Amino acid sequence: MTHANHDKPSDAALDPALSKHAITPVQITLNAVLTALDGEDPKVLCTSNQGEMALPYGPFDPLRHRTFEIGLREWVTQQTQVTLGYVEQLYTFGDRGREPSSLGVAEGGTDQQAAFTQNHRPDETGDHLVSVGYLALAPEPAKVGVANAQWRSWYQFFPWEDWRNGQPTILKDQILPCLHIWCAQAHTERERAIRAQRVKIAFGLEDIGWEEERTLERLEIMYESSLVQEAPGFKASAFASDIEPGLPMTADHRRILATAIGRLRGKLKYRPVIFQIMPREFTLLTLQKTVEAIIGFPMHKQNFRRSIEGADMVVKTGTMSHQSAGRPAALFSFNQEILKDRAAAGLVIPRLKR
Amino acid sequence: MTHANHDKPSDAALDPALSKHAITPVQITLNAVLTALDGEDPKVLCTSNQGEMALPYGPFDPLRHRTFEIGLREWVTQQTQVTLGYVEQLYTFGDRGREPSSLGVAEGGTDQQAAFTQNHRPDETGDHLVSVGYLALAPEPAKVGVANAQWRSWYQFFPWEDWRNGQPTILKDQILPCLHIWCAQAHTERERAIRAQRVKIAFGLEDIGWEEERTLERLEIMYESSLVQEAPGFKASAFASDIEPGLPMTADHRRILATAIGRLRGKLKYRPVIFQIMPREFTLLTLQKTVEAIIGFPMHKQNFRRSIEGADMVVKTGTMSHQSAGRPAALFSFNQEILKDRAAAGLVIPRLKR
DNA sequence: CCCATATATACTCTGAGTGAGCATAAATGG
DNA sequence: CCATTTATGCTCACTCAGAGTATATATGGG
Repeated sequence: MTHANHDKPSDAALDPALSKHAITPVQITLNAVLTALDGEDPKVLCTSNQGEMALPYGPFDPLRHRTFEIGLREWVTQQTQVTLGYVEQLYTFGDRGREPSSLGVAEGGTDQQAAFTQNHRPDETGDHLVSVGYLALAPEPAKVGVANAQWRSWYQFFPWEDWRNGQPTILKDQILPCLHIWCAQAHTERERAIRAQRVKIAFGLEDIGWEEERTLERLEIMYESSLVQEAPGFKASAFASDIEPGLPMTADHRRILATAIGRLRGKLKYRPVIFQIMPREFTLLTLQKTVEAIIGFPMHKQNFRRSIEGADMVVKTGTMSHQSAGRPAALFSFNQEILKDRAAAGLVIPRLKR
Repeated sequence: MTHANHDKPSDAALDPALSKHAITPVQITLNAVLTALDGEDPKVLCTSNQGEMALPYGPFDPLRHRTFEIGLREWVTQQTQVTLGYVEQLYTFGDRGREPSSLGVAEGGTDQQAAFTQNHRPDETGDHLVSVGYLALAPEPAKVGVANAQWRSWYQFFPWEDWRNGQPTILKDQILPCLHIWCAQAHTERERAIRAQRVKIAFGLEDIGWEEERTLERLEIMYESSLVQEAPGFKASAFASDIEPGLPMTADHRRILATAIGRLRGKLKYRPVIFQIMPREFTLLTLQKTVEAIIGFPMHKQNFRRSIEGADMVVKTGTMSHQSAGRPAALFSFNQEILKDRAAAGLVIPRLKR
């Protein structure tokens, strides 16, 4: 009586397996990727359950919360004593780890490529679980009030995504060689070509450049090739002993984190989200370092300034920062006016070049 | 026994309202926005229940389908005898019509603006219903095998979104005047400013230009100002008698359609999705007309060709089309190679100018 | 056959913006 | 005073988008 399902007349609750309109209730979990910048590292709030890293998550109870977002905010606050600011829905995973990725299918394109999405894992559980992933941004890594919650750098989970000091060695020395083997191991010629193609695009090989947004594609390839611990065949794989493919996470949480990173990296280019992560006042160098922390590679300093100032994204506060060794830097704050006068407002982020 | 929930040990099913980990099962509905191009009109597959338009939708049954997408494909095929091609998840609505929009919050930006998202409707039902929206594309409006299913133009639901023949009169003559009144009606000065701001950006007034992707923002404003029939206060509103704000749809289906249109319009710019809607062979003019049908405004012909050919998005088939009155046009097909050699591949779509 | 009309396609010109780098200014710590 | 460090101003070449002009090749009707 608390929850009546009266949307369709009443053809539910017959034989779930046969009835055309069978309704199997499902339990919904909300997952939060809460990100803040700590110095020069982008961090994500994690909880550790029995030594294994996880994103904070909790059930969605429609009786208590009108919307996902309200529910999410409440239990994140409860569990971690952190209050969420900017929040954005990422993706809904219908069955853990098996749904073709939003980026994979969505961006891949053609029907022919749908084959990419058919590499599902074997059954793992019988849970009827749906998880809705959220990205949340905070202006600083607030102290968490709970013992098993902690802030951890993105790049502990994704060491191959950090190109700020050049190509990550783990990528060049470990991952790519393994991926080449994986390509060669395909049984058919066709499959071999497909794998090589995917690797080439996802990792920006040859003439294609590294695209920072393709985080999920890269993780999925590493998953399929058993290069990450979460993969079913990891322990049995030939690579297991040689490789340190970043910290693993519970269930598909690393996948959700990858989705979040990719989404944020992409969003920088067309919305002023970056200022959701910045403190009220900042120097242009700090801003640049923050952007670099997120996209994972360095930018040209003068051009960065030019594009930020030229687009009127910031306003001088009039004060100066004397934090650094050299000449003092002017302090800026976000120009709110831009939201009013201009529709889109993103950063200019060039392609990474080797 | 068919469905056991054994994810968390078992702290569920106590008092749902009090238990910290209460789990209220929820029923999941999948909604499909299936789009195809018919001549020069973008169409969406609709079903009519009791005279009211609806998107095809059905329950997700985790017992029968491993993933949302598989479930979606199955019942769409069943209900309409149409087989889906390209499919992409749009957004998950936690509580019908109340969730702040993906675009609204996500793209709005600052915390201060969070006020925008707090204009929720009053309670309507007690359903515990979660709906996952999907966008699907088909290369042509296949015949549907079911009586109450039919293809309808997007612009029957969104007449103000079609600028192909200049600014829609309904926008200029009816909607905008009503929105100005709505702005003026705000109770506080602050609220008045916020409303005016939102209208200005969403509808591209003054120096801001019309941005075709902001479909959802526009619909939401019209919803809040009771300009669409689905709005709770529509009948009571002063506008009800004067305005024809497009065809209404069941529940929040028009909102899902708006999300789909906005997503597709945006996606054209960075992925070659347009070719999912095109037949195998086409002339450049057909391609252009298709793009224009989707974005809703005309483009410069020569520049369009230049950008398409210059980006190597198409290949000449060698044959010619003699369909038209004038000089025969070369036939082209999508250049699949582009998926392999280039990472991103979108169209150049300029801002609409008055 | 010629012409008006319609569409296709080639090419030009201009200005804005990006990528790269040089040059100079203003701090700090010895 | 000097080496070092960071901030900031400015130039130059190049690409590309936006707008328009010019030409080519069909059709259908006198």
